[in-house]
Amino acid sequence: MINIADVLKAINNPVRLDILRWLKEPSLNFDVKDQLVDADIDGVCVSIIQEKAALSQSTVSSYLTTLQRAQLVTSKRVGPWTYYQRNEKKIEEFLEQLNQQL
Amino acid sequence: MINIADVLKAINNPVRLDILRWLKEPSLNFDVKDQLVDADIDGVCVSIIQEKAALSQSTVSSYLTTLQRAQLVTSKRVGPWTYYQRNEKKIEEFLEQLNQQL
DNA sequence: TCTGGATATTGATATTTCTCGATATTAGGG
DNA sequence: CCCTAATATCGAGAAATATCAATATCCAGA
Repeated sequence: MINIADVLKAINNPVRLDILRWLKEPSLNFDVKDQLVDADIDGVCVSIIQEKAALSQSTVSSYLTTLQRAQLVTSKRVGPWTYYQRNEKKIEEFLEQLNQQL
Repeated sequence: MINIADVLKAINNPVRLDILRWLKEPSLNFDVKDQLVDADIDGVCVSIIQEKAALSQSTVSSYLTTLQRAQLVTSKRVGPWTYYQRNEKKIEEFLEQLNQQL
């Protein structure tokens, strides 16, 4: 179940919205050459997202937590890294709900 | 042209989102029996929306202005009343953009 | 188990949003 | 021209959000 108000709140910030869009094509939008895992399959780690977002580490980390609470992304911890990727199923669900309800 | 960020900001408020949804079926959602014009054709006046929203007159008036700036509603002045109704074309445009871009 | 790198959390301040009451504006009727 | 009703705008305080630096936590390797 997706909560429309929660999602709207999560994407009502230019950087969080950008991150979500960038994650549509990770290897195109991020500088992932130093990342151990395949960004298009496993997601992108926080520090690489931070570099692109050009905000502080703490801000980007908490933005990602916000996106995750809204179920727009999922995270996977591998060693010291946390890889984030889009939750396409939930995003789709949100869009359907919005199309219906708006 | 619709600005996604502007629209997201406008609907990122529970009451403004409600108003927009109520305006999908004005005569069902509002107490329009005392209104001179047909709510389903010409829209709903501020005081009737205010009654339903249960917020102050000034707040509701400015919410409607916000929705109008985001192009989600249009307004029509008839005598002392301002009737607001949904701008279906722009709402549709926004949803299409969001479906594409999100 | 100590260390360093990656991420998360906390605490603080600046900005934005919410919401109100008060006031201004608009329009029609007497 | 006044009066009154409807709406819009203004100014202000409270609440939420944005954003940072500092600190805490987690993890792998020496």
